[in-house]
Amino acid sequence: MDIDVAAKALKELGHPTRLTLFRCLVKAGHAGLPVGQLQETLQIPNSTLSHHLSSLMSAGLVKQQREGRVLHCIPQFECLDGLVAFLQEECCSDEKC
Amino acid sequence: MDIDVAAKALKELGHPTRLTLFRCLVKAGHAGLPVGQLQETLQIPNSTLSHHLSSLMSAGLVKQQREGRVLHCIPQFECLDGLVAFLQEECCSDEKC
DNA sequence: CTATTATTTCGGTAATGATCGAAATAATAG
DNA sequence: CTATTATTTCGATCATTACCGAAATAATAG
Repeated sequence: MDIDVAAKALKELGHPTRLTLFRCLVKAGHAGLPVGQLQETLQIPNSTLSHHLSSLMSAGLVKQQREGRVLHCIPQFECLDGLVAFLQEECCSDEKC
Repeated sequence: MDIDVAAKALKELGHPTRLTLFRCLVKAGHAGLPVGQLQETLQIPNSTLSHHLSSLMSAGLVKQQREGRVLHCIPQFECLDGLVAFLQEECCSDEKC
């Protein structure tokens, strides 16, 4: 993973609401969650939620898939894995790890 | 690691300059690097560098230790480890991991 | 003490981000 | 088609962050 790509993902995860949001999706598994359900859980205005979702999508951490009237938000595990791998490489260049 | 603490660390790492900076420190190992050497490497004004270092310190990712005229910046591996663990827990709540 | 080196704080501007209500779009049911 | 539900875009405001030159502080050598 490129350092700028990693920085972008870290930045977007680096907001309490978005991190909570992303965690909800990850906990939900590969099916993800509809936007509406996220809104119920997080209790924030839809416009704000939509804004945060866009941020996560711009970093490739989330994708959306429409099924009828419902739009599912799906966490991108490969992206998260890549990020963790990036951070671990940083860490493990040192003798300690 | 608390979600707000994690978000804070992610946020501060989520800037290309700061991520590069932190990576330099991690690669340097437990002794870290003096501010002056970081400045030479990164080629940015000292005031800007100082600003970014403060950010990293505010998240507990870096600490400073003075030795005479030189101030060493030391990466906090425990903090990085905690962050990685946090992200992995998120990931591994799913059957895939 | 003075000079030198190392690093930070100050002060300001420009850019980006967060927030949310209201209006707009998308999809389907009837 | 109209009504309903789901979600996004618009528009505007407020807060935060990024940046950097210049002045200030810290530490030591001579």
